[in-house]
Amino acid sequence: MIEIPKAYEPQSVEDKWYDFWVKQNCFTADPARVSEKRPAYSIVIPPPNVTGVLHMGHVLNNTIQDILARKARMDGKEVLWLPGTDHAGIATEGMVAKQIRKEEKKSKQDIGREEFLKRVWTWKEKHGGIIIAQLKKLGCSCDWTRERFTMEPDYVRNVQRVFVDLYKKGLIYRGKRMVNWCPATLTALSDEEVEMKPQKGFMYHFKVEVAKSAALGSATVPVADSGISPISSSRTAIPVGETSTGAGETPALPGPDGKIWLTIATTRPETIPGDTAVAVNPKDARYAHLIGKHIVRPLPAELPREQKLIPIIGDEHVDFEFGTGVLKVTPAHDKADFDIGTRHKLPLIEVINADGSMNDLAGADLKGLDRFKARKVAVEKLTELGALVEEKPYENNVGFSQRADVPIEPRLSEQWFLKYPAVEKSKACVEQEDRTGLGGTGYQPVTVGNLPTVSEASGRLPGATGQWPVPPGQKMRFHPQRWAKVYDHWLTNIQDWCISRQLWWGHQVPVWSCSCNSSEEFTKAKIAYDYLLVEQLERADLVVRPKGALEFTGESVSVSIRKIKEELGFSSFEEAIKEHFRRQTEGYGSGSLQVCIGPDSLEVAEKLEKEFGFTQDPDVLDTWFSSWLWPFATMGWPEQTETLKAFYPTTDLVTAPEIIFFWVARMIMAGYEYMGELPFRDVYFTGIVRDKQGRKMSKSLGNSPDPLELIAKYGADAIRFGTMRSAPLGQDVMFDEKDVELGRNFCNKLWNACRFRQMVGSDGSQTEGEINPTLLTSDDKWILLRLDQAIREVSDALAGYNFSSAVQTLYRFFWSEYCDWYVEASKAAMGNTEGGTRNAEQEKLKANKLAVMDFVLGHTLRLFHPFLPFITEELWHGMGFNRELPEDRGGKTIVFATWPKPFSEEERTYFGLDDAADKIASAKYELVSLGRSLRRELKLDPAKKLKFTLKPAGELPANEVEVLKLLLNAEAVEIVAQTWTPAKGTPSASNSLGELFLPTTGLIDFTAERERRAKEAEKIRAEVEKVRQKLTNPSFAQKVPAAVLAEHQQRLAGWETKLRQVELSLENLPEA
RNA sequence: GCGCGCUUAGCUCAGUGGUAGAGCAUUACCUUCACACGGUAGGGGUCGCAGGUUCGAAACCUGCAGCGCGCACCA
Repeated sequence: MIEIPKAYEPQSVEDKWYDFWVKQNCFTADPARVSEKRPAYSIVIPPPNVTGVLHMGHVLNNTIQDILARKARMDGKEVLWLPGTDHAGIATEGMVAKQIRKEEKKSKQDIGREEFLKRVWTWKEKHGGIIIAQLKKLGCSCDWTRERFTMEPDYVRNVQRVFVDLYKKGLIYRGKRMVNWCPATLTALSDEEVEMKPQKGFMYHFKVEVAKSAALGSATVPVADSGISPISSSRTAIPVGETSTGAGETPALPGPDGKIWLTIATTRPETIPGDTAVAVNPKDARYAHLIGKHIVRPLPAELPREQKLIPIIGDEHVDFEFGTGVLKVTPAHDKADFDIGTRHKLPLIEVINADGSMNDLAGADLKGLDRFKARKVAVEKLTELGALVEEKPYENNVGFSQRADVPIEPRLSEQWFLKYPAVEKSKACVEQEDRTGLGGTGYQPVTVGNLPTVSEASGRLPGATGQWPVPPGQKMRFHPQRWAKVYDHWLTNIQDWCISRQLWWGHQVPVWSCSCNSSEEFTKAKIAYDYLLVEQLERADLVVRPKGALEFTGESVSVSIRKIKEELGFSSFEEAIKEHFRRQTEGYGSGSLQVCIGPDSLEVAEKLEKEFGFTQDPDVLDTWFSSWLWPFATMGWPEQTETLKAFYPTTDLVTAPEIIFFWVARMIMAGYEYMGELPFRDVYFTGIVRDKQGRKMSKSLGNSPDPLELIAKYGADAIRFGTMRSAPLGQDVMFDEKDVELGRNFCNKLWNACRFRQMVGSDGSQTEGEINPTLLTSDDKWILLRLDQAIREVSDALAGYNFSSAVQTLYRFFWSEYCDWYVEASKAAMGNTEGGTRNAEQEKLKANKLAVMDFVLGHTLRLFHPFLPFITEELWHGMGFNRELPEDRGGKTIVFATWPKPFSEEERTYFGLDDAADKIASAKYELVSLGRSLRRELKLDPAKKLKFTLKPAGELPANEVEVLKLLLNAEAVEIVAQTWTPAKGTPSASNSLGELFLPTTGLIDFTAERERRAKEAEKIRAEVEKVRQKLTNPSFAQKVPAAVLAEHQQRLAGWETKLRQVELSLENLPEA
């Protein structure tokens, strides 16, 4: 550190040290080094989108992980922070498709699957490194030698392996279901990817005519008699007025025209052509008698009346208080309606295409229109027909595609579903809040208070990596714990996971099948089946599943017949036998072979494609279907690698609560299913980063600052510090650029404090000299005690994942305690003495003080390192604190310097860190503040150096007086004897150290002084009154603990003394 | 509708039974040889509201209100 710039310049420092760390393999984890003495600590990064860019959420999240990882290194652990990226199916595919559309005016279909995927890989090569480079800028200490990607070959094989396994276990199945369809990206989505948003729209009421029974043609759909349970049927017989609900006073009866009209409420009139029934609640007295009759569906208008007769059915699902109590049922376009349709075996009429446009069945008026345009037209049409009764503004919740931000279209389609594995275990393993405090399991939740103290923490935490398997009853903990409840709730109501996506970029479903549309194909399939049955004997990752007609070719005739009978509900075997033979001979068309093939049997797939005309399922898997394997799939699984053995299960997971279902819960299930163990022990959920108005940061709002710009402007340490400081435990983060500015200022303060140390000790010989306890002043002891306190607080805060609290302690300690008081006070021993030369004793005191400074700064840099990695490394070397340390303990880099420990009892005794010294220094600083206030309030010329007089309460060494003089910016502090009395009206202030006078003959504004003291007296009187009132309360003295009573009495005495002094000085004040 | 969280100084937040705090912002002053990305001093709060428990409540209990977030098939 030769030329020390006046201000810290992060730009010149950060890249230099990052390169150094990487070149020196500081972040590379070595499983061979893990031992009893050097436990493993691991985190897997929540993989960011490979083509994404860093945003404030990443900054928050990764700074926390880096703090944990760096702290663990300093604790002497072998640390693996495993980085990587996620292929992000929909997002990446969307970006590439958009680019192609823009640049070549082509769709992805135009260029074809193979070519498209090539383009995605090119895109990935180009943009994939961006976010990784950005994480490096932030200072993240990831093990880059282990960087992983969810689409790399090994990972792909793992995804396939898991798919085959779950398929084999019967947990993965293909089914025709109502799914959340995104008309923009043309794919199905899982329930988790749908976001409910309140939407302003209209509720339309339209009337339909109930057809007379005679009008019923044979073409109409019969009402399934299973639709109404006997109970509800009997309920319909209850006379009006006796229904317990009291709803529906009057049954709907024919009007003057002899017709019965029903009014139906809907928000989606465009789906009317898809209605196949209207439903009423069988308990609803208004309508129950109409069940079994039909209504005339108004749309499509051009259809003849008899083709638009749909039944009125009774279904408990209908809420008769909502709308009109009559529900139109569109089984093909609504989840609830689909269920009703299933219950009543209603036909399905699809009227909307995959892209959200209306098809031919929607009728001539709507055909080809977009669904929203169609809504308007449908309303116009209803109006024209005289069917529209009412149209009123209405707000309801509409599901939106999280990615494309367009309303979801519930749509019937064939998809792959997963029944989640290990649900019960996953549910049980997370510690739930114990409100009773009884702890039924016998397990004591480990809170911050129960964690080992700092000195113990250099060893292993209970249950940390290296102590697996976890003893029974020990659980995973969420921080803040309330998320455990959210997690539990989701698992309790868990639905099968729709894992297929109609995309190209991703893990293609490893299932092959053949078509059987002709007898030749059918025969071929039968041959293929025989071949596969043989292959299956030898291969663990090959599963053949015959469907339809082929299902029975491999079974005995009797099994087949029994199955058919069951499936089709035949009452006798006779019909089943007929069906069996029909299928055997002409069953093709309904048959197929589903073959699920793992990574080790791909040659079978090849053969199937070539020789039997099989094709692979075109769908890809949900991105989360690869992410949920992340903790172990990144460590070499399924091999029992050294990495996996040493670092799995991981120690901490840091992630956003938004992906608790998407990712965390699923990783836990996968962990149990494939590793037989939890994937991590503690999960820390960050807050959501919001702008200062409390709005979520988003691209569309443009309220998200670019972290890279902030880093360029303020430095990486600054953004880390600022973010951590404003991120309270478990709350959202209100981000303000001011926070980063504050971080920069802090770094600058740290820089300059070190610079000061360099300047006062420029002879360079005293670096980390031994501290001589006999030469320690009260200031020295005071700062050592404050440091000790800071170490405890920061260590505890980190153990409890309370990052903002840790940072606040550091801020207070360094800025207020070290810089404002200790450094200022130390100047008394540093500066040029007015007499010119310094004697030998002064030199000794100064040298000792420099040793104390080095001790404190050395500890401070280490305390700060996890938060401010760059500046601490720069100063660590610049100050030479690394010089005498072993290579692997801070000699080479602060990364491996040991985490500071609080003083032991022996050290306290050795340095003489007792209460007395602490109290003297504290009182001294307090008196300084009082003295400064005095001169300020007396409105004295600030430029003028003043003489103070001090009447000490006890013995006061000369060096303490020197400090007082300096801090008071006084010309002199004269010490006077107890017998000394000030001139009448001398302004004064006092505390336990003594009485401080400001003899200011002729200078003083007595009116101001009188005012000041009167005000002070009033304040004190109020305090006295407050305490006195408490003490005079008879029950107070009786019931309060002795210590509290004594404390109050002492307090009262203190205030009373103070009051007397002030009153006296007020009396002494001469008239103005 | 159910669940969760929040409400303390202008702002962001600490504070889980015993004297209401921090940082920022603000006001005044200071360019004193580490730092103006700085220093010194000051002003500023019926702790959302109403009850209750207690000698004592910002904190514990009950209710209410406002804000935010999840979950839920209400057309």
